[in-house]
Amino acid sequence: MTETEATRERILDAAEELFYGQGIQTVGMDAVRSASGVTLRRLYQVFPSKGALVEAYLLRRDERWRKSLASCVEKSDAPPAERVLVVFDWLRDWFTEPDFRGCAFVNAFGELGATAPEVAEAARRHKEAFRRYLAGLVDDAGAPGGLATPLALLAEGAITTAALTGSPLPAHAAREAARLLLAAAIDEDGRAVAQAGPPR
Amino acid sequence: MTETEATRERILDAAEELFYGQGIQTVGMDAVRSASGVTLRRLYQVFPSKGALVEAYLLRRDERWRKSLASCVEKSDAPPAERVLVVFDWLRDWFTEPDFRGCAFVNAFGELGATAPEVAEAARRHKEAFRRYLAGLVDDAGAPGGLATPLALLAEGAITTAALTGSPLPAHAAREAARLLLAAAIDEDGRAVAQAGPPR
DNA sequence: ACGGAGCGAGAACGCTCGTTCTCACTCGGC
DNA sequence: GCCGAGTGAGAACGAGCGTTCTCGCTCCGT
Repeated sequence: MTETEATRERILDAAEELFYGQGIQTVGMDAVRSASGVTLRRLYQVFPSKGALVEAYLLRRDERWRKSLASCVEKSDAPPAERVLVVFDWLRDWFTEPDFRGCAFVNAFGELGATAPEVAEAARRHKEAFRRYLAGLVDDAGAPGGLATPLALLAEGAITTAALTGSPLPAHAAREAARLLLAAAIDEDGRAVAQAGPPR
Repeated sequence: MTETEATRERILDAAEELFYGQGIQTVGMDAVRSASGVTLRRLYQVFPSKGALVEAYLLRRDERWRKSLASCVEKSDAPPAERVLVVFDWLRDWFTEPDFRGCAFVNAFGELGATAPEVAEAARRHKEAFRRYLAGLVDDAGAPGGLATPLALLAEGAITTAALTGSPLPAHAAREAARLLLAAAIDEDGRAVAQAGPPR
């Protein structure tokens, strides 16, 4: 049992690096096979089709990504009011990773969202989970819940822009904008912020 | 001369609808051919390769998109201080178009950015042009130039989020956040905003 | 009237992809 | 010791891709 689990991980490791780094359609099953050092038959034994492998790739990446973010925020000793900003610091760190290439889900959606509903659904779920996590932090900070969506938009924009420009600076700009929004919301409390739009 | 120009446009019309709607790799040259009603030989006469067609598609879309935005802002009778916000109204309108599927350049980048440098370059140029346009509006509004980048991030995040969720609401949330940022920047003027990050 | 350049329609080519099959071999239970 | 189930390595298959070629035909200058 742990044997097939190990090969499963090896396959997913290889698939993640290839799919994320080069795009899903660009990478053939044979590339996954040779990168994972597994035989083609075993590959199809564990994942009965490329679609299944793609789904597993996205699922695992979603969990990894969110766990990494959460544990970073948890480890930080920032007061609750500033924990939201730690998210943007974490983004900056992510952006500076050498193989950063934007959001795997946005990329997958652009590539396959129109033809593969499961991919579109996985992307939606990922973004929705992130937004909810952000909403929790906003709530802990005592800020109005309506802030979660604009903060998510800033993060989203930063991810895409960092990918396109190859620079981590968008994380900084997004962080400062987030700080301003939080400050404005807490200062004037419920007033200006009640107009900041419905939860979504 | 105008004859080949007309077929060129017909090809590009078909290519744009297909590439944007389904993704670039998904759409074969044969699909472009039959959608444009042009013979395969003519297609390759006008665009010597699929890569050339993709480049032309992105170039024309960039021009169209920016021209549409600019003419919308120009036509609006909003005072300079609020013209920036018109951008987000225009985004909302775009998001509600029935075949809206996010930013063509972000999608193309996710699909081909890692393997096709021209695509990556086109996406970069498109985003940079948008950011510069926004910077012009920010300047006209008398707001500090450092605002252009966070506003661009909001717009970018709204585009992606609207595509994923299929809802135009992110445009509204981004607009309100932009309004708050502008108000905060103009109120406190150069103070809080000088920290809003370098131009990029 | 005629020769040839250009055209439309689609077959053809070479390649790659996702997936399956072959086949020699290994190895654990009777 | 042996049989059969399962393995590894890779060939094979059918489909689809981007691109080019073939082949009648048309149409224009002389």
